[in-house]
Amino acid sequence: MESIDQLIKHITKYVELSKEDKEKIKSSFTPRTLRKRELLIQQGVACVHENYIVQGTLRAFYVDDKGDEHTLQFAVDDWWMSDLESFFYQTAANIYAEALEPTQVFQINKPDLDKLYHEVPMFERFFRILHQRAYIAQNKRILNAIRMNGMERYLQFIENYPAFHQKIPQKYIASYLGITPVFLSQIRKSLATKN
Amino acid sequence: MESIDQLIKHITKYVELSKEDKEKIKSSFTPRTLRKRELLIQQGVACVHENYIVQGTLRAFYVDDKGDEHTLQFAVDDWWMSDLESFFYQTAANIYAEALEPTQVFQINKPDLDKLYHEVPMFERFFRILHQRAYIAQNKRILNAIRMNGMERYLQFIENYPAFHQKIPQKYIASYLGITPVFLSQIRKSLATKN
DNA sequence: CGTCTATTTGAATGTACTCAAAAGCGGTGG
DNA sequence: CCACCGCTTTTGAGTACATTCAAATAGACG
Repeated sequence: MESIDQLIKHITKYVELSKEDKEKIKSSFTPRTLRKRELLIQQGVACVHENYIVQGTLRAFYVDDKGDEHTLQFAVDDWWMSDLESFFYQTAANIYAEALEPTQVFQINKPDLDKLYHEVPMFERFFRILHQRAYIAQNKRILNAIRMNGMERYLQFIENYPAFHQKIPQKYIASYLGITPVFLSQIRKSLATKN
Repeated sequence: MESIDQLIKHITKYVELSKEDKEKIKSSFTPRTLRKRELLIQQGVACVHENYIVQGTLRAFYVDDKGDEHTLQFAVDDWWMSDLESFFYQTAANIYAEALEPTQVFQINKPDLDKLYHEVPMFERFFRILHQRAYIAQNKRILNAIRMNGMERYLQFIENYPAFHQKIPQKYIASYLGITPVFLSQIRKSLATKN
C-alpha cells in the first residue's frame, strides 16, 4: 500500500469520500521524513503545516524561561501534529515537536487546507470531528491534572497508553505528567515495593 | 434585538451566512431559561443539547467518588456549553453544568445539528473553528496546570478572566485551579501582605 | 572501552492538603 | 429592621506530596 493511502483509510474511518475527493486530498499532501531527534516544529518559527503521522513517534513540548521542558503531547501512527494556534493564525509557534524515532509524515499547508475545506466538505467535516475528539481528550487530561496527584496520574497514564510507556524515556513521561523525573522515579519505587 | 439574532451575530463573526442559512439556523434552536442553581447538564444523564449562552453564567464540574467537585469550565454570554462526549456519542454525561445566576440559552439537539451540518456547510465550518479554538485554549490550560504552582495559576486566572474573578465564588475558582479553597485563601493572604 | 545521558537514591526544603475552629456574609423569617 | 441560620472564607497546626540539589549507579551509543 502506498503510504498516502493510509491517510485516506484513516479519514474514511470518520467520513465517506468519493473517488474525486480522495484524489484531491492525496494531491494536497506532501511526504516528509524525519530522523531521530529532528524537529518538525520550532518555538518562534511559524508552523506552516498540519502533519499526519504515517509511521513514527513525535513529542510536542514547551520550553519555559528556565529552560525546563513541558510535554504537551505524544503522537504516533495515525495521529496529527501541529501547533494549531500557530498554524491557524499564522503566528510564531509556542512549542517544539521532535521525532523520538525515525518518523514519516504527510504535510499540508494552510492555503491548501483551506482550499480542500472548500472543495471537499467531507474533509472539513473530518477535521471538525477530529478537533472535537481532541477537545474531549484534552478535557479528560485537564480533569486528571486538577484532581489527581502524581502517582495517580502516572497509573492512569500507563493504563491509557501502555504502548507509549514502553518506548518513551521516563523523563519525558514525567514532563507530560507535570512532575519531576526524580519524583517519578520515587513513585515507581514505591509502586514496586508495594507489590 | 431578538435574542436569537445574537446567536446569528456570534456565528457571523467567524463565517459568512446567507439569508436562508440564517433562517435555517434560527429555526433549529429553541430557548431555555435557567434559574440560579438550576442544572443544565447532569452526571449520569445523556446531554442531548448543545447550548449557546445568550446571557448568564454557567459552571461545568465533575463530582468524584469522594463527592469533591472539580470545575472544568466557566461559561458566560456568547460561549457554548455541553458535555461534548455525551452529546457526540449519546452516552451518559460525566459532568454537571449549573447556572450561577439566571441564565438564558439556546439549545439544539443532535439530529437537528447533524441536519444543519448537512444543509449549511458554513455552519459546520463554524463548529470546526469553534472546536479548534477550544482545543487551543485547552492546550494552554494544560500547559499552565503542568508547569505552574497554585499561586502562579491563580495570578494567571485573574489576569485572563478578570470579569469571572469578580462574580464567581472563591471555592469554585479553587476547584477550577485544582487547589483547595483553604489553600487559595492562603495564597490570597500572602499576595495581600506582599504588597 | 569510554563518554554522555538517563535513572536512582538520599536529605533538606517548599508546596499543598486535611482537620478543626473561628470569623464573615447573605438571605430569610419574625 | 434585626436576629438567626447556613454557607463561604479565613486562620492555625500538623501532615503528606513534590521539588531541589548533590551524588551514585545504570544504560545507550559511538
